[in-house]
Amino acid sequence: MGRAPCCDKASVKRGPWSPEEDELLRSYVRSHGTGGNWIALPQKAGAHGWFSFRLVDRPAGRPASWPYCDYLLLVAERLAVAGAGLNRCGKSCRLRWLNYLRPDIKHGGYTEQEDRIICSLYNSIGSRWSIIASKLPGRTDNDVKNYWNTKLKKKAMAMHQPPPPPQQQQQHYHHHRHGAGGRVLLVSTPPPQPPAPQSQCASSMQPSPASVASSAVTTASGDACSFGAMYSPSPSQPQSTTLAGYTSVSAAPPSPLAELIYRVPPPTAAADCWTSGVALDDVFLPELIGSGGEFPNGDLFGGFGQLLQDRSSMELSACYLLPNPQSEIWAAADHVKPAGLCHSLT
DNA sequence: AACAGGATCAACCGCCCATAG
DNA sequence: CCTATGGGCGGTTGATCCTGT
Repeated sequence: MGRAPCCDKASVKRGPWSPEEDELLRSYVRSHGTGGNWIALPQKAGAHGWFSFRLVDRPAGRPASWPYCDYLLLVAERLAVAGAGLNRCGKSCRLRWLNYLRPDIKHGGYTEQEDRIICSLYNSIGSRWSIIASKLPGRTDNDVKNYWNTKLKKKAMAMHQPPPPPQQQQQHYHHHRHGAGGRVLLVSTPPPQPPAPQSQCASSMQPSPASVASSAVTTASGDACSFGAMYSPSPSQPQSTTLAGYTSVSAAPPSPLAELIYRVPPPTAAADCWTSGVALDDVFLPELIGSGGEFPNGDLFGGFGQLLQDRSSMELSACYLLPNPQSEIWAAADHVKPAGLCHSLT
């Protein structure tokens, strides 16, 4: 008698993953890690709801070197209903993450050197794809396997050097896995560890985690990219910014839940304190920062949260981390939130 | 343009192994 | 030691895309 299946295959979704499912999984893994339990992950992912943001536009004529965006039009779209989770088998989630969603993955474009490594290892250890893939940074076992079966095998045979039958492994291999990629984030409270990869920027930031999320951003020019997230409430903020205005806010599904235009004015001397009990799932826009990005000197992210337990009270926020001195400019908006919640940190 | 066959690759299946209780 | 459980892995499938006729 075989072992029981890991999930009820009749009730979970199968087949190709939708962008929304990808986003849910990516967000959850980046913020919480896998928790060492893929089977339970689908129920956890999306349990608090996740949202995507699209940076729709920025002011025309604004130079790319401008330290922060004057206006942000953020469109918040609901990716999952709170508590619904991911209706996927845990193994399917693991496979999807490891083979497709991991940020350090390379697809296609195999080099001659990689071809040689694959052929050499196949000749020596056979179809132990996980071991072979571990020698090729950014490659997955599934990808290497497919590449061998569809291309490289023929290539090798065409060279009249058919690989000998695979032989069993004669030695021990140490399979090193890289943690989920991403970035180093800043949080005010230590979270249960997620993978803390190298940051692309802001080297002084602390590893984060707890409320790290990720999403996808599409600029007006059509560029699409992914971004991680952070939650960085801090009790000390000597400066303050305010939201200048917004348009068409709706707290009820269906998406878009809200479309906000932020105007982020220069910091003022007014101080403000973050109100306790605010739950935020903030999102970074890493592709827009660092050298080559529109915001070369820091981090920019937006967030969409809920106040306390009142699910009807929604909030949007955006933040840009200034380069020198290390500081943050925050802008937040909530059609029910008391004025003054917006702030900046230094 | 329509079709057939091949190529590609994401996803699934099922087994094995490690580990906790 | 035994059993249950979950992670890892290699083999396979099938939907989609590509290319040639």
